[in-house]
Amino acid sequence: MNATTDALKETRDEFVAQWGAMGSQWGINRTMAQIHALLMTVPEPLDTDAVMEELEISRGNAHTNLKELVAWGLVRIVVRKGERRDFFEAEKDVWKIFTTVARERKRREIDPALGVLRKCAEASAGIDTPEGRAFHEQMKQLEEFVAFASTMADRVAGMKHGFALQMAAKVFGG
Amino acid sequence: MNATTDALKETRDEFVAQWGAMGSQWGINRTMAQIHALLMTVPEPLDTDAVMEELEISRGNAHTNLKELVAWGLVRIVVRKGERRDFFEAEKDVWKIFTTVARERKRREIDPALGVLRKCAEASAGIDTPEGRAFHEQMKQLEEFVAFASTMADRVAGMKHGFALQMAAKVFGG
DNA sequence: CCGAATTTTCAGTAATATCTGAAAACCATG
DNA sequence: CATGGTTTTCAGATATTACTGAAAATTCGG
Repeated sequence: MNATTDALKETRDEFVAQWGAMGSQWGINRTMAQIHALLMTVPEPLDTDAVMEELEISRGNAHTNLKELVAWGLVRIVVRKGERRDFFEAEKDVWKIFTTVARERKRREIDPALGVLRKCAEASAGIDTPEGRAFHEQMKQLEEFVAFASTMADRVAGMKHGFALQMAAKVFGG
Repeated sequence: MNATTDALKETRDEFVAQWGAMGSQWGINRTMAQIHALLMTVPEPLDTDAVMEELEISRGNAHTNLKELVAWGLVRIVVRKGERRDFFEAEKDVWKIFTTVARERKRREIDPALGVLRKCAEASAGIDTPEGRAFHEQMKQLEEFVAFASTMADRVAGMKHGFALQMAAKVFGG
């Protein structure tokens, strides 16, 4: 354990901690974000015990959050011949991470919102009072916009990284 | 209080409740999202007591979250001549809501993340081991991507709605 | 400057989300 | 089919976040 290794450890800890804090400011739980940060910055897959040790968390916690990361598609289980336990490896390509998160958040957040808006727009269609008309109008506006956002999310998530950059340059002149 | 008015009340309550649930799945607190939903779907500005009554929450809670919404730029205080107390009115234009939220989230989430990544990339620049190189490389990749996202967010948030639609149509053929 | 209306703050409480640790289930191997 | 390694589950403990209610501060008309 020399000075160079210590410096790396320290910087990684900093990154893991900050990434965890960011995550929890989002709807993502701290530990999940921390595990993701850790796995992203490590050259080899880790097993559950390594994650537990590095982050000083319990087995149950490590297990739950690793499973959740796998469910999100951000982490893969890798099996090593001769080894009985699972190892975990994070997707490291930033564009893939982005599209995965975009797809997942769309599914979990945008699509349900759209459902609510459609239902409320429909339920308020016939209410012929100033309040009713205002409400219905607002629901329609929101529904239209969220549907648009949904489509955009799909399209962007389906792009290849190079294409996205090209498009951005073309549209924005950057 | 006739049947039509009841139906509206019920549908609005549904919307408020669901929007609150969505918000809390994000990093936004339930009450703040509910107040926003309420104010968006009401034709006239409301005072604090009206919000308290409608959502059955305490004065302190109403106050805190109204202030927070004002800080986000999603709600305005309106003063009525002859009235001493404040009334609150939500921005109703969906595109303006979107750009406001985009700007605010960029400021609160993307920009700090960029700071962390820059710091970690720099701190790891000279660590010449396989682990160190992998870490540094990942930090650089993330930094580059987040910087790109930051620029995109600014550009999109600066667009007019019509222009955004036009652009989307052009790029995606929708 | 007084008093009423209103806003703001915040200590204490309540609600929610997360984590632990240990037991149970699982599973490959001899 | 018994054993030991490993994963999975989950009830209870802990930590975090949000809310209440009441007191304090502010504002304004007179």
